[in-house]
Amino acid sequence: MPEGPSILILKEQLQAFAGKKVIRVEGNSKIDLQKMKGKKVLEFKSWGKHFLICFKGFYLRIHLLMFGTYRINERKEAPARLSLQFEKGEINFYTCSIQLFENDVNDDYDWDVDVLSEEWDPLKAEKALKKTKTANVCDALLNQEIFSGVGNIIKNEVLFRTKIHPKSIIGALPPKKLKELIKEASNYSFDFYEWKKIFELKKHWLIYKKKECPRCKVAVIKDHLGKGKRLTCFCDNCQVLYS
DNA sequence: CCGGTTGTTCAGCG
DNA sequence: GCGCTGAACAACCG
Repeated sequence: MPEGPSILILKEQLQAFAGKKVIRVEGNSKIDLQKMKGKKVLEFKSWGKHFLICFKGFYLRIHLLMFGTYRINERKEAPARLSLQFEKGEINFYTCSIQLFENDVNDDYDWDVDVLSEEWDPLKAEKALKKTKTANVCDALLNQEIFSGVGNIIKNEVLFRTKIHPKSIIGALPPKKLKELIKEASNYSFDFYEWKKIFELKKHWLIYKKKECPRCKVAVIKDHLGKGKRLTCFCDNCQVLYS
């Protein structure tokens, strides 16, 4: 379910509960659930794929990983990992990772690394990339410390849009191409976000899980590339290999 | 119905 | 102590 844009949508869907008091907490999470009881949600935040629920003096980090789901004002059959209930409604999270931190959330996060943040800093990404010269572009895009929020779908679409072959080496990209890659990582994430909101995400995929290249009609290559061996779809004809 | 997957962490090894 | 790799986790879709 979750790349960064999906988490931004979740945050928006929960705005009705911002500033509201939690009256009941349930769930099979191992954290101290009753810590939230009677406390007011100060705000919901997101950092890439991290969803953050901020309370006075502590915050929860929820990561949906690959299979996590949530329901707002409804429940699934399966037991919730965390259920926060308010006077008017509830939010339920399933099969996700939940951690509690007693820190100031602003001390823990660099918001300018999040490609969907208003504080997103492309120059910072450029500096970080220059330190990982030998990395494959397909790995670099999934590096959450550089492109927080970018997931596997965004990776594939960004590489196709910028006509960069996934096996390209970061250090071999011409400066202009590197800047383009960085810009598109954020730009496509916002497109993803808009399309996801109107349930048109798949309709706009150009390369991910496609059979042929929309540009040259050659068969799309599918391979499990990079450190995480993640599904990578690309056009060998249109995407240039810089190595 | 089996295989694959919008992700991350951690153990184990060299 | 490091970097790398593969396993583990888990639920839904096609």
